[in-house]
Amino acid sequence: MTTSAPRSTRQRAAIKAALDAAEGFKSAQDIHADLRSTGGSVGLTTVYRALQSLADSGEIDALRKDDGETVYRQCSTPVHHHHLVCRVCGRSVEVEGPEVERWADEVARQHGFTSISHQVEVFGTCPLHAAEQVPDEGTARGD
Amino acid sequence: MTTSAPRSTRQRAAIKAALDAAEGFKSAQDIHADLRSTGGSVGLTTVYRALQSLADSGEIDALRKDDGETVYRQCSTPVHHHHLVCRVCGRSVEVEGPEVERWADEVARQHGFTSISHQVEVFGTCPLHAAEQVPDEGTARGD
DNA sequence: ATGGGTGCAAATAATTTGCAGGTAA
DNA sequence: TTACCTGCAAATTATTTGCACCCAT
Repeated sequence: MTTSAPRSTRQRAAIKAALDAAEGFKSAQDIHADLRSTGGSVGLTTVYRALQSLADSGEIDALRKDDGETVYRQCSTPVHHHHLVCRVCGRSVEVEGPEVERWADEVARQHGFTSISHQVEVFGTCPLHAAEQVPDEGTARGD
Repeated sequence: MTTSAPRSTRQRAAIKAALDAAEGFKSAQDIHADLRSTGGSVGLTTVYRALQSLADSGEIDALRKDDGETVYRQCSTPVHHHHLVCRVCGRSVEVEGPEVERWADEVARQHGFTSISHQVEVFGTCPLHAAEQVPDEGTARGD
């Protein structure tokens, strides 16, 4: 097993391209719909599998939204960072948080925990959508 | 609407009790199974609804695991805090992180985001299970 | 040629919802 | 009594898997 790299196929390329063109985070379902509308047809299953493998190899970043959907994004920085995501448009900003990393490490160590990992996401409404807040559920249906 | 409080029923009490007795986080399914084994029978639907309303009113804390399951826990502190969760036994420790709150607020403000909220969880292996690490998926099946 | 990649359909799984009947207030 | 609560079953939704077929290597 010499770190076998996945075969390069039309689908895989299309998926990476779609993710690349995306402004913010996209779910597998989003990518799939995106691809269909663009003409190229890729199976949902394939999208899930490709996204998964890309996330595994670290090429893209995955995060689970509050509602349970897993979204992916092509990150510009390969270094560890977190995201500031707009609840309305989904657009995201990559942010660093050295103090957060330090804090997580600290509290974990304090309690004797090892193999630490953390999950940090900040959600909010970006300046472009300050007006159309997200009441709760249902109002934000702009497709 | 005078902040109508939910009616106190046998089921609701049982659910709160089960959650209270729990060491770490429990999913709706867990609570349901727990209740069934204890004799008291409560419908799965009811468990979901009760847990949801309890979380809404802030009486319990909810968090979504990496695998997508939502777990709940009776928190000892009503103030905002985060959790340090053991990947092996699920036991959790409540931790505070003023610097994290500050950081989240800061980066959000810097980018003009409003209505900020954040999701911060730290995972690791507690000292009692440092040996039985979680390889990846499947080894931890201690019921 | 061959084995990994693909995709359809069916299988899972967690959670939600419709609706009839029970019960706390 | 009455509105809210309960719970069963069916519906949803996101994601996974079986399996036959196709293509990059």
